[in-house]
Amino acid sequence: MTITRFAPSPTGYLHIGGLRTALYSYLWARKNSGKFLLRIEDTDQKRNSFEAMEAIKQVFDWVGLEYDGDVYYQSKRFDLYKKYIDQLLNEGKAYKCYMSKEELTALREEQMANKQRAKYDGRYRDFEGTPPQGIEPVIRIKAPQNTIIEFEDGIKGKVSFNTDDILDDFIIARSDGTPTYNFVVAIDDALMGLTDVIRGDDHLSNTPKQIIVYQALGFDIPKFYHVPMILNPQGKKLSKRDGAMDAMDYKTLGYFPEALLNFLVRLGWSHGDQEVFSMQEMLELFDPKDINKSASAYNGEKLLWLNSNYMKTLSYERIIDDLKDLELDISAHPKKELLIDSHRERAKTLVELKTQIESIINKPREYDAKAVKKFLKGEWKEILTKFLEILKQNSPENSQDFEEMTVKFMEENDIKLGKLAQPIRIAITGSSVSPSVYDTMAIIGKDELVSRIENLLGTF
RNA sequence: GGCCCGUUCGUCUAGCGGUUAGGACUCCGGCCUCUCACGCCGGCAACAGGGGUUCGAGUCCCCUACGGGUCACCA
Repeated sequence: MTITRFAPSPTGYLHIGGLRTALYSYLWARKNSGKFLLRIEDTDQKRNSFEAMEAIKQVFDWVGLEYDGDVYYQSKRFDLYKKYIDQLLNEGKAYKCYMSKEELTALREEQMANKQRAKYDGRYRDFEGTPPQGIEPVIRIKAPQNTIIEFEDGIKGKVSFNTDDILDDFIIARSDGTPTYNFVVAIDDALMGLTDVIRGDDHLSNTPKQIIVYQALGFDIPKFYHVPMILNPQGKKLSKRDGAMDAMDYKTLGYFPEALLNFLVRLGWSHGDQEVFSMQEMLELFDPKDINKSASAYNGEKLLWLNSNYMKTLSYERIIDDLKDLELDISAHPKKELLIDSHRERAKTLVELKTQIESIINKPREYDAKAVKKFLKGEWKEILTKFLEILKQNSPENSQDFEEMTVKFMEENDIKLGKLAQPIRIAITGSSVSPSVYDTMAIIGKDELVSRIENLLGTF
């Protein structure tokens, strides 16, 4: 069975890079009817993992990612790690190192000064004598020396390191007894039964360390997939300056979770020429082997385009619900479906949709000066007054009624639509931009239309 | 600096030894049209550079350049 995991360290919010690796892990597990687990890397007690946990849950909930079983907290598993530390100690695969922090720093500085790689010198590796007094030792693992560590990465292909180049007897437990990252990750991944570890490629160089732990403990080594980073539009490292980092911000900005996920899955992964993927299609088609080797730049335009695509196809219920989250409730509006249909092709985000809808359902607070200057000229007043009279004599209900009435009026008076439509549009919205006038007239209804036309006539 | 990874239009990408190097976003034209959009049609635009291997290289190998990651008693 395929078992994957998402293992964030609690930093406060879930950023889009994290969401993407979570998505990849999720898709791969679900596609293979496996399990997708969530583990919180909170061995560093200083951080508040509660808020971070809530943030992650909030995002998962919004986009619809579900993890299996309970959340694993590393902070609750210290006894377990202790057991393995003792085991390695007893087997002679790890040892106590009595070098103080100061000594270690001094050694490192000396090595740096000589332009050498900072590296523990192994002085306690085979220490037999009496340990110095007053020093709480750290535990170091006996790492293999001058050995090639090689593994087949599911994305990068064969990756190999020489142990002498990259590591020393690294610390697996601090002097206060708490275990360190590379040690606990290996243990947890093994104990949780991970078959496929999908993570950011910033972890690529941690992998040999973890492999050493797997080997020392006799665990099976999972398949690794190191996914490249997401860069900002300039091709540099993504930072807060580049806008929305927190996945949850996208909700506030009016994006659909479908669009965000679609955008993220396509960033670094593809399936031929296909651009739009439903969750169902992602589940059918996703395979981590198709993930690109190189980093990809964030492209907000494409996200917008994707979002506008979903805007065109999502159900009324969905859009009405999502608008409620943006504090616009049109669920009781008699023409709510027309309201959505007449705007969905004009709005790229829910925020835009909200603004546009409000510009119809609310009376204009002011009239756009440019529109007034451009369209309220010539005989507009006479035409509009005449139209108002006709309007009062009729009882149009829907767009078609309004259209028929208007067309008839234009024919009888030999007026072109342009002369009439723009003043009406200004009367309704205060601007010269809106959906079809017939739709907007139908949305607000006859009485409101009369009132708005009278307002315009009274203002100029 | 050591080690590791990467490099196809501005961006996301297809390509898996023989292609007029394809698609998408953006941008620019045109059509549609009551405005704005949508839609449709068309256009601009790429194999980092240099050596090999091969009848033939975007595809395989090497070097260079340029990016990125990582080198903690952080994760």
